[in-house]
Amino acid sequence: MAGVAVSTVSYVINRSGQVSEETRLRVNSAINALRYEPNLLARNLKAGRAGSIGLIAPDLRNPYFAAVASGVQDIAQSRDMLLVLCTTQSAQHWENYYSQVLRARRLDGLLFLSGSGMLTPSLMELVQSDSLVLVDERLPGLDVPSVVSTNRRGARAVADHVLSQGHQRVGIISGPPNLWTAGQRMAGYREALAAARIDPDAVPVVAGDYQQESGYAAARILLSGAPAARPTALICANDLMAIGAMVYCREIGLDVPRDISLCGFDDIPLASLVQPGLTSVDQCGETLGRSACRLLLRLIAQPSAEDQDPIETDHPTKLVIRGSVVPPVAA
Amino acid sequence: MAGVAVSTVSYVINRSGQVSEETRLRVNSAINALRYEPNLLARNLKAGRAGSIGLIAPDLRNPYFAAVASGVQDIAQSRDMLLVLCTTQSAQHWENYYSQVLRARRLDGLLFLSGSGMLTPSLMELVQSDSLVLVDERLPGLDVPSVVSTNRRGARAVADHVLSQGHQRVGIISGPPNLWTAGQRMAGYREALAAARIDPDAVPVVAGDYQQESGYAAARILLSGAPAARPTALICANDLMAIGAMVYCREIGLDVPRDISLCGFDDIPLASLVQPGLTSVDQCGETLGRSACRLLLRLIAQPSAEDQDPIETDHPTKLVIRGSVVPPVAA
DNA sequence: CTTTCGACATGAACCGTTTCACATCTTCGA
DNA sequence: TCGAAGATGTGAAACGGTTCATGTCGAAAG
Repeated sequence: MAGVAVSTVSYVINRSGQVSEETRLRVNSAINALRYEPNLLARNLKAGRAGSIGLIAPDLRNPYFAAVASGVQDIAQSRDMLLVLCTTQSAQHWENYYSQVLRARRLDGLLFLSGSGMLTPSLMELVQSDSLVLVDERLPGLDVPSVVSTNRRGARAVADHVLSQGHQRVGIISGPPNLWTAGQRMAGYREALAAARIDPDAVPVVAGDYQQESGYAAARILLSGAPAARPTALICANDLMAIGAMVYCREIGLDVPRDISLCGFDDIPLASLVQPGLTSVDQCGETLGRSACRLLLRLIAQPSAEDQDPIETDHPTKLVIRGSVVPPVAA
Repeated sequence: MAGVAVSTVSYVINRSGQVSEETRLRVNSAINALRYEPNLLARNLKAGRAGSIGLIAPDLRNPYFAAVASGVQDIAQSRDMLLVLCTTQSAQHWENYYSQVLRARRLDGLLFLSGSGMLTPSLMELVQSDSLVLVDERLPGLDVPSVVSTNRRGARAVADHVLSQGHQRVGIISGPPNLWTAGQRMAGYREALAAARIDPDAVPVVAGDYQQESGYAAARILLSGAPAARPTALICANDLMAIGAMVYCREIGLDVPRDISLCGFDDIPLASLVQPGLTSVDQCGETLGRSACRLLLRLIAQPSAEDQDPIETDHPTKLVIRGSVVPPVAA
């Protein structure tokens, strides 16, 4: 050292306490000479906070999740928070693992994008104690802070649009049944069908897992009937599956949109780049991520209870019309 | 507690030391009763390691970076390492900020994907001391561990392919000049041009920034000449820019590939989904990420010096031929 | 009956900070 | 001349673990 107690150094670094100008200078020059850097690990141990938040999400490759993550990181960055990224491949096993690890590491908060739609045991414990925000997921009984987009309304809008073109025979590729978003979107579709005087229960539905391949497979099933009985439009619960379906349609010689209309959900960047552009619902993952991160940081700042800020916020969705939906040819 | 010293508890948890079966049981049941969880912050402070590594990358929205990140996370996950994600928007300011923060936090290692092509001061300090692995970037003088793909060879291959179709007038949309990858790709293009007896210096080149918009803008410049003098093929240094160029070509009424051929680099998922499929070079970001992470963990395990493992590894690239490149119509 | 040894358990030091409470030294007013 | 009040600096106790060096005890060995 340079002739001074460690506590003094601490005061110099933190600009707190009263330190004379002279010693301050002395300490600072010593710091420079020694290329000293405070050990944040120790600082955090003392402070009892980690200075970082965790993001648990199924998979970065999905552009929607990437968008959310990007929004989260934006806010975290501006608040000097580090972002720990955990991917689960939608496996409960990993969801559980990470919620445990992140708790043990005493992260300040957790953002959770569920891939499985279930709360794992470890997550369950987080619900009460720590700061946890669910993104695009809402639990039936529990009162967990969450940020979601208006999935049902968006689904209703896009389905309305498809039906308004005159399609009578439609097929639905839905999401994983136990995911909240999938349920909401399905509800929106059914609303639209009912409004168009089509019996929702008579419409063929195949569930996918939000991945492109499952869209491909689901399309195969939905289009396996006789051409006359085939749907003239496929309503897909997300863009990736819609694109998978599009690939399948092309493979069997169907022209999109002439022979079959297609719509998606999420409005990932890809949606505007495929040919024809995919009609979709924009839920702006980035905004969602930002908003979720802001909520989380607010919860961290004032540990729960008496804040009257809404604990669940809804984000608007927007119908984005492109070329993939047109009136059916045989109309 | 349940009648035993804290050191004993520590031994129980870590299975080290010699603890009788009886006390072990007693301690364990107390642990369960109290829902005790060791504080990893403290553990890490003592151990002097953080149990996490950092990934500094320009932007998650770019599917190539997302792929790399995904590969990194795969390996980290399997090694019980947490991944701290930092995005820089290619700004030196943030690159510098994060390399400093991550050092102060005593992260175990750092993976760096440069967006600016320069080593910032803080990163410079990391070069010597800590464990740092560069991904798809190589510094001229310095001997920094790095994992790269064979950019030059890949570029050569795709350019060879374009030229072999008979294109005489080509234009190049290159990457940011001070990025290593951009330089390598450019070198590959020039090799191919020379081999096809075209003077590389006579070929129009516009530099973009690897983003889609810049591809759009670059295409506008390259295609601004008289139709007869216009390039019949655009060689783009990455897929995003190629797609931007494709959008521009369509806007001015050019048909891809009939009127103009286009090729990219990276082979992001999008490349196979646009219409026509984009001819590209697969460098498998995920594999790269995995490999980089593995190298980093190896460096962390045995702190440098006498390991004869190669410190720079090259990953092969693969030409992926799709429909976007065909012979010029006027050939 | 003493010594030796191994099996268990423990106290205390340490990791690198922050922060409270106190010690020291001026300086100033009464 | 003395005491009080600032102004500065410091020692030590945390934070929550790990781990070394001991200590204690019973049993086997001499």
